[in-house]
This record gives sequence, C-alpha cells and structure tokens, in this order.
Amino acid sequence: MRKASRLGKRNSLSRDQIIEAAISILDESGKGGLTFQALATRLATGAGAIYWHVENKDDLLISACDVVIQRTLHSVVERPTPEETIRAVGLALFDCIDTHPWMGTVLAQTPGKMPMVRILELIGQQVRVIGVVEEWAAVSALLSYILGVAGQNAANAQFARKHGLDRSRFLGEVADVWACLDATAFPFVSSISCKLAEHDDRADFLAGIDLLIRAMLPVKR
Amino acid sequence: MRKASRLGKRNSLSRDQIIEAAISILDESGKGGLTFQALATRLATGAGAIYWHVENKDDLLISACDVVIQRTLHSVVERPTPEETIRAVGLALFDCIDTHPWMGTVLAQTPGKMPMVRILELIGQQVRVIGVVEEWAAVSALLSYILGVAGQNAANAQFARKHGLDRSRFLGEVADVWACLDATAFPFVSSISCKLAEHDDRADFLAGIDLLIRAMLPVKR
DNA sequence: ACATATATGGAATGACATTCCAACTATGGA
DNA sequence: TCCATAGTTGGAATGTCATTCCATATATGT
Repeated sequence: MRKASRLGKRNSLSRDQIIEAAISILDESGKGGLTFQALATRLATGAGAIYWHVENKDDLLISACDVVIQRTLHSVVERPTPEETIRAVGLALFDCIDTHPWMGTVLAQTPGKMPMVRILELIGQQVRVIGVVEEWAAVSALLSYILGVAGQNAANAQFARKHGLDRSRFLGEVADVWACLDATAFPFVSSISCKLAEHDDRADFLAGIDLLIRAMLPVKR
Repeated sequence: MRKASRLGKRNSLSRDQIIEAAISILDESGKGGLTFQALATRLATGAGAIYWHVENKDDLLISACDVVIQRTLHSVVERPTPEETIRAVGLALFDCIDTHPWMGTVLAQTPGKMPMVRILELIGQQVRVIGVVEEWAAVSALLSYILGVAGQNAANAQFARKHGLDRSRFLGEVADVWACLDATAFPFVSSISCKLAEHDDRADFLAGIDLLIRAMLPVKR
C-alpha cells in the first residue's frame, strides 16, 4: 500500500471495492474464509494488486469492521432518554455481530482502533447526558461488557461453523458436557446445564446492559 | 494424540511437561511465540512427538490456560461476604491475565471450555449465595464483563508487544490518535484522550465489578 | 512521444500447523 | 530368553497462508 489513487481507473481496483468484497467473503465464510487468494479470485486480480490498496490483513479486517460498524451505529435513532439510547445502541451492536460474527473477533482484538472508538463515542455521549459521576467507570464498564459479549458470540459462531453445527446444536453439546461434570465440584454449572440450550442470548445481553445502567443511575430506585 | 501413556518413561515426554513448557514459552514470547517448532526445540524433541500427547494447538492452548486458571482460582480464599469473594475472584483473574496476557486471548476464544467453566462456577456459586433473583442474568453479565476486560487487556498487550512498546507508551500513542480526532464528531473520545494515559486499568475493572454487584443486590441502598 | 509515478497480477518466499513414516523401546507372553 | 506388538519418538514431507518481489502495463504532464 502506497498512497492515494491518482490514475484514472477504467477497469481498476479501489480500496472500497476491496473492502466490500472482503465483507462479502467474511459474511459468507467467516474469518477463516478471508484469504488474499480468495479475495484476489473474487476481484479477478492477484494478491499483489490488493496490497497496493491495503496495508495488510489487519488493516483490511479493521476497515471492513469499521464500515459495518458505521452503518450499524448510523442506523440507531436517538431515543427519548439516554438510557434507552444506550439500550438501542447495544441491541444494534448485538444484532450486527450476530449477523456478522467475524466482527466480534475483530472488535475484541483491535483496541483503540476506529470501530471501537465509534462505539465508545456513542456510549460516552449518552452516559455524559445522564450525568453519571463516575463517568469513565460507567463508560468503560459498558464498553467492556459489550465487547465481552461480542467476543463470546463470535467465538461461539466460529466454533460452531468449524464443526459444522448450528447454534442450538452447539449449545446442546456444551450443555451435555456440562451435565457430565461432577456435581460436587461444579454444583452451579451442572445445575444450569439444562437451561443452557433454551436461554436467549439477546435477552441476557440486554439484561446485562440494564444492570449496568441501573447501577450508574442516581441512587433513587 | 492417541491414548494415555503406558510405557515406562526413562527420558520421555509427558503431556504435563509439554504443557508446562508451553506456558513458559507463552509467558516469555506471547501467543505468537508458541510454535510447535519452538516447543519441540525447548523439549529437545520433534514436532511429531508432541502430537502424540496433544491433539492440536487449540488443545494445547486450552490446557495451558486451564492449568493457570486452576492455580489462580485455587489461590483465592473465601471472603466474609459473597460480594467480596466475587471481587477477589475478579481481581485474581485480572492480575493473572495481566501477567499472562495470552490467557485473555485464549479465554475469549474458547466458549464453554474448562477454563471458562471454572470461572463461571466460582462466580455462579457466589451469586447463588447472594440469592439474586435474576441469577443467570447476573452471572452471565459478570462473566461477559470479566471476559471482555480480559480480551481487551490481552489485545493491548499483544499489540504493544508486536510493536515493541510498553503499556504506557502504547496508551500514549492511542491517546495521541484520539486527541487528533475531530472534536465535533468525537466530543467524548477527544475529551478523555488526555486522561487515557494516566488511568488505572485495574481500578476501572474493579469499578465495573462493583457496578454489577451493586445492581444485583436487593433494592435497598 | 518520453520519462515517471501508478497499478497490476502472478510467481517466489518463509512461517506455520499438521500429517507421515521410518525407526526405537517397553512389555508380556511363548 | 527372545519375539511380536503396541506405545513413542524425531524429523522430514505437505499444504495453506500472508507477505514480498518483480516484470509488465498504463496514465500523466511535459
């Protein structure tokens, strides 16, 4: 990757094209499916040409993630209260990562980069509107929680894909393993193993957001 | 990897030896430093021999992580109240991952496996003692939060190592980038960029735990 | 038209994880 | 005691990638 394009581009490659193609491949085949070879094939070019527009694979992944994050966050409309807006942002992100699991992995591994900054900004603004005293503690807790859930979901999806299972079959397998644990050493885990398969990730996620929001609101209720 | 050892082992390899060697390498050189070649060299054997005792690299990473997690959690002594025990578990994990950043990556990528199950169990037990109504919501929020912070710290450390920076220099660089953002589009992030370098990850982590604990306690206070 | 900066595409290169395989070595019967 | 067998080893293939190289194109402005 050198500098910006200058040449007229009859039939040429552009950074945006490359990123869009990368997003398609990632959505279709997961993070493991994105190789420079696959990308070059889809774009009918060679791997070398791609490196003219993109620094390396991390650059590509972060940019792809950023494009989708921008679209996602842009689609969230402001709600009457900052609490509700935070919930809406959280849900939008949850659904986004549910649709594009590779994003969870990328987000969880690229600290301080743009995609995460956008999330931080949006949440930070809302927390600031609420006027929480321990502002940074609240914002960073929300962010870590969201990224944690994102990472978990991404890992689940990646594992499930690798072993050719769908989500519920995957959870079923986990539940089976948990159920076989020694109930003396693992009383809690074995007691919840049966509920694992039927739980609702999305509802759990929202419950966590609500816990955090409740704790950061002024001491009433 | 086939079955358990049976042969007398004068000068032989054992799974435990391999895992300990892997932990050393991971601690010294990070996740990127653990290759079967490096491991074979350190153990004065060949890569093939290692595969007799270990299924694949994931197996090795998970086992290494599990060994350290067991030691860590084992070292946490029960406190007078479940809340304090949860804090102690959290801090022990935080410090553990601070010392062994590779564990953050592994934990964040191996859903439902033993290392995470141990954490889940310990937290679940304490939350159960508290008697929270929305038990699962509370436990899963705590777990996701802890794994989220773990993942962030791991990513920071990994990035810093790759670029040969120490933690504070790394945060400094991030702060510089944030400070250059358009303050109109990113009012929150640019306003906190100056505080980034001097903040205390560990205190922030604990503050998040406290937020979650406070929110799950009965409605008093 | 020429010199130059931009771009391309495909062929190296170098790291790895993983698999293979040709020895080696206990162990438990004959 | 000695062999057949199953457990182990070490190192050499294999195959897949990211990344780099390089020999060609193709605009641009002079």
